[in-house]
Amino acid sequence: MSNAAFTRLPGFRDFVPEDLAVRSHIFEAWRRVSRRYGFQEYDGPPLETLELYVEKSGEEIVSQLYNFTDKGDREVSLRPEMTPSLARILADRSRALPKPIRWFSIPQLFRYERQQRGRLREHFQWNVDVVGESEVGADAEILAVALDALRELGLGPEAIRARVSDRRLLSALLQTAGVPEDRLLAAYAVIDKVEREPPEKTLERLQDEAGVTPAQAGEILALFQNPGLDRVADRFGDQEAVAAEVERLRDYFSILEAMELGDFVEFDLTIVRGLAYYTGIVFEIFDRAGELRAICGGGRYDRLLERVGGESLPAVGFGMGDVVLTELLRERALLPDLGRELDYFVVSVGDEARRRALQLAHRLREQGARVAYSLRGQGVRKQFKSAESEGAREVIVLGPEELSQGIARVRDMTSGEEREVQLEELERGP
RNA sequence: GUGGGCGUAGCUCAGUCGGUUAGAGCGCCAGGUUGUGGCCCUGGAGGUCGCCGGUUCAAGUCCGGUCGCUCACCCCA
Repeated sequence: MSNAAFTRLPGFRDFVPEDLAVRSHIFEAWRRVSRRYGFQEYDGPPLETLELYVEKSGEEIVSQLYNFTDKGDREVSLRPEMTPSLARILADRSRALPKPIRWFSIPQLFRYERQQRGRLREHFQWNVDVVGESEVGADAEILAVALDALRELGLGPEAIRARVSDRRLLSALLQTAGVPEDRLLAAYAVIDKVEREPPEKTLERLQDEAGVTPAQAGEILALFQNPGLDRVADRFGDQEAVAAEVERLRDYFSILEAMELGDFVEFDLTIVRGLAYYTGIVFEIFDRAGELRAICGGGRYDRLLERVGGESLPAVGFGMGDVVLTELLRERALLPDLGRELDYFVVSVGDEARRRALQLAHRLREQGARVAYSLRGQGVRKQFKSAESEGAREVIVLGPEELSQGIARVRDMTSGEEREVQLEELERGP
C-alpha cells in the first residue's frame, strides 16, 4: 500500500474532487433549502474552551471530546456539536436581534472515539435553529426544513420517516405512572433502549433504575408497545398535564399535514435523544429500511441559552450529518453524475493556430465558459482523447484550413456532429 | 472501552503443500506518422505482499505483537 510514513489520522477523510463533488452537492441542497425558509448562515471557531461543553451537553459527549491543552495552558476542545457555540454567540447579541432568530450553519464537528460505519471522528453537520419562539409552529418549521432538504436530495416519504416525541409528554406520562421526578433521566435511558432490549429486561430496568413497582413498570411498557397519540390520549387524557401535551403535539402534526409533509412523520414515544438539554418536542429522521443510523436529530432546548449566560430564550433546532446521508444517497443511487465538465476543449493544429487558439480560449473564458486545451503540443488524436477524458461537451478545432477562412470547426462530443462557425461569432458569445 | 473478521499494484482480486524473478482485469502513462474522441492493437510505469519480530535452508503463505480498515457491543454529534 502507501508509504506508511504519512498516513491520514484515523476517522478523518480526504476529499478528492470526486468526493468533494458529492459533499458540495449536499451542502448546496442544504443552503438552498435554508435560504428558502429565510435562514441566514453563520459560523464560529472549530476550537472552543472545554468548559463550554462540560456541563451543557451531558456526560456522554464529554467523554468523547477531542480535547487537549493548548500552548497557553488552556483546556480546549474541537467542537463536538454546534449548539453550545450558537448559545455562546447568541448570549452576547441575541438582545439586539429581531426575533425569531433563524440561523443555520454547516460546521465540521469532531469527536474522539473509535470509528465505525456512519460514524467518524470528523463530520459536517447542517445545523438549523429557530431562537426566540416557544410556540409549536417553530418546532414544526424546523422539522419541515429538515424534511424539505431530504426531499430536495431525492428522498421521499417512501425512503425516510421522522419519528417524533416530546420530553414534556414523556415526563408527564412517566410521572403519572409513578416515576419520581429525580429518576426521570434514568427512565429516559431505559426507554431509549426499549426497541433493542427484550421486554423482560425493560421491566427489570424500570424497577431497578427508575424506581417503580412491577405493576407500574408494566403500565409504562404497555405505553411503548401500543404506540399512537390517540392511545395515549385514551389512557391518560384525563390527566391535565398529559392532555395539554397531547394537544400541542396534535397541533404540531396538523401543521406538518398542512405543509403536505404528513407522510413523513409519525409519533413515537421511544425517541428520547441523548443530549441532556432537550426540553420539548424531539425528533429523529431515519431511513425506512432501518439499516442506517439516524440521519438527523433535533428538538427543543429552552434552557440552554440562559445556562450559557445569555438571555432566557426558547430555541429549537436540529443537526443533520453528512456521513449517514451520503451513505443513504449512494445506496439509493441518488447521487447525480458529478464528473468533470467543460464547455469547450480547444484543439489546434500547428503553431499559428495554437496561438490563435489561446486567444480564443481566453475570450471564451472571459464570457464565463469552462475551457481547456492541451498544455503542450500534441497530435490531434491525442488532443481529442484529452477532450474526452476531461468531459468536454464540445471541441473547437482550429487549424490552418479554418484560420484561412476565419472559421472554427465545432464538434459536439455527444452526437459527434460537427459544424463550421465564424470565429468572430464564437468569440462574441451567446 | 470490549469482542469478531480482514490487510497482495490507484481499484477489484488471484497466488497450489512454505520453494527461485509475485500475477490478472480495470485505471494511469506512451505509441499506433501534426486533421478527429469513444472501440481496438502495442508497449510501459506502478508492490520492501500494512509494519515489527519469531520459526525455517527458504515466509505473501506458519506463529506472536502492532498499526489500519471493518462489523457488532457500549454510546450516540
